[in-house]
Amino acid sequence: MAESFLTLPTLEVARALIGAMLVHETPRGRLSGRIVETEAYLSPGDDACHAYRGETPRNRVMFGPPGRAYVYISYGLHYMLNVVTEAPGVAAAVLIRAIEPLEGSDLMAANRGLAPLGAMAGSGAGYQPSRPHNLTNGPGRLCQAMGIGAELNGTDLTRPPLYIRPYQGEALPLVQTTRIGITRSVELPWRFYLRGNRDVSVRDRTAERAQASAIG
DNA sequence: AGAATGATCCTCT
DNA sequence: GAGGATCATTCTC
Repeated sequence: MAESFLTLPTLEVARALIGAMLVHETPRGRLSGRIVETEAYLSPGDDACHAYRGETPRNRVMFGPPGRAYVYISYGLHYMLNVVTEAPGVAAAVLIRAIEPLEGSDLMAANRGLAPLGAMAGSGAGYQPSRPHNLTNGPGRLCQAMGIGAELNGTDLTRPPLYIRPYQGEALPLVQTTRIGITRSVELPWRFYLRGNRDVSVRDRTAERAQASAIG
C-alpha cells in the first residue's frame, strides 16, 4: 500500500483520523467503528504527554516508528488506545477518544456488560446506559467495547487484527478544541471531533459557535 | 519501600 | 456536579 497517512505530522494525523475506520478482527467476530474524536500528544513542548520527561518502560512504544498502537491502563482499570506518530526518537501519539459503532455493536454491548442494542429485556444483569450511545463515547469505553487490551500494545495498526482504514471522501466538519481530563498544558487546542456526531464524548459549544463557518 | 498521581467510568444527589 | 472505585506506573526518600 502507499505510504500510510499515519506518517504525517501528529496534528495532521489527529485530524485525518476523524472519519477513518477502526477495525478489530476478534475470534468472536469483526468489530468496527468510525473514529469521531481524537487528541494529539506531542513531546517535547507538551507537558501532558506521557513522554514529556523521557522514555520509560510504559511509554517506550511512543518513541518507536509511527503507525503502531500504544495501549496503556488509566486509573488502574481502563485501557486507552493511541496511534503512535512521528519518526523514531520523537515521542508522540494520537489518543482515540470516541468511535461510532459500525459492525458488531451487539458484541460491543456484550463486551461492555450491556444488553444487546434493541433488546429491551430487563434481566437485571449489567447496567443500562442512560443514553443508547454510551457504548463507545469515551477512550475507556471504546477499548472495552472493541476488546482492546494490553496484548495489542506495540502492534502494527495497518494490518489485522487491529487496523485503521483511512477516510476518503469529502471534507468533514471538524471542531478543534482543548483536551479532556488532563492537568498540564490544558490550553493546547489539540482535540478534534466530528461536529454533530452523537458519539462524541464531550462537546465544546463555545468552540462550535466560534468555528461555525470553518470546515476542517 | 512508600506515596502520589492519573489522557476514566459509574452512581448517586 | 461530586465522589468513589482501583491499581499500574512513576517519583521520592
